[in-house]
Amino acid sequence: MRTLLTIGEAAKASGLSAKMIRHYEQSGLLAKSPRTDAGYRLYNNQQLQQLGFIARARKLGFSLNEILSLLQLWRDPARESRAVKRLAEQHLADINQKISQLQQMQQVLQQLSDCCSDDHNSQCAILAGLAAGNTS
Amino acid sequence: MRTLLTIGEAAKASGLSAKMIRHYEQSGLLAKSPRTDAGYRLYNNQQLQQLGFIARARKLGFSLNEILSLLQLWRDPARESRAVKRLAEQHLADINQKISQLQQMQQVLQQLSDCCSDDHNSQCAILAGLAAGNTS
DNA sequence: CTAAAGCTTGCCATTAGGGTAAAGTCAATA
DNA sequence: TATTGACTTTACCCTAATGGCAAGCTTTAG
Repeated sequence: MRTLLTIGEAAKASGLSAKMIRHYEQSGLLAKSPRTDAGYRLYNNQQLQQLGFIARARKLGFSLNEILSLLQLWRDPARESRAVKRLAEQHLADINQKISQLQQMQQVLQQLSDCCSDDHNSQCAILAGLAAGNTS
Repeated sequence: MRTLLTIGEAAKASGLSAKMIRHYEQSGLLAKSPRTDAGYRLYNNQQLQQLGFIARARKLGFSLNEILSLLQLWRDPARESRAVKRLAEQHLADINQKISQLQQMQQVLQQLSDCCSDDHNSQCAILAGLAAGNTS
């Protein structure tokens, strides 16, 4: 296989979009790519690895800012795994909080929906709940 | 109690911010408020009820677009509760999907974090997982 | 050689707000 | 009454992570 890919090929290989790869470069997550004489970006194996890293971190919900920190730690041979773990646990806490909030919404909404008659009637428990304010 | 409130008072009463009340007006969720001679917006009881409706719908995670539909149904005497229920169930499905995605992230991340040694060592299971690609 | 596909940059849109600034208004107090 | 502080108005810019479009250049396949 070739060792240098264009941005479209790198996108396909990493599962990211070309647009986002450019965006990550401009945001400072990635070093600026070498270019062909015509200005086309080229990606080597090392950069492909970084794209994969970013793609996987995005799938886990890390923000670009968090990924920047993770990449810096990844590149730093003197990193302490403690620092990485702290980042991950903060993110885990965020995720758990979001889950809780969504579950609360889900509960209230499910209750309202269960009381809604699903027919031609104009009476509606959902609208009544939103109007009356016993949704909290 | 007075029947006409300024935007700040209406904000306090509804739990929304004055900024957002103006935003909802501009977005077409709310009819344009009557104004004093000086141009101050004034809110009566009916509009306060609508602000409460919006605030509660936002707490349940409905988007402004969805709330627009809910308000239209609320105002329509010929509405069918079926229509409201369909909206609510679509939103419930969205919520449940988000919860699932977050739970998947949580699971993978928790596993990685559990394998991370939380010390001065430079070896780190989290970074290894992000680099290697067994996070899916 | 030509046409299609791919790349470049730059700009605009999205969601649901937050912030700031300049200028006008209202109410209470000195 | 004059001033001061709190409130309101509009208008503009900012956020996060993408998507889309357009104009123009390059590369590749036929």
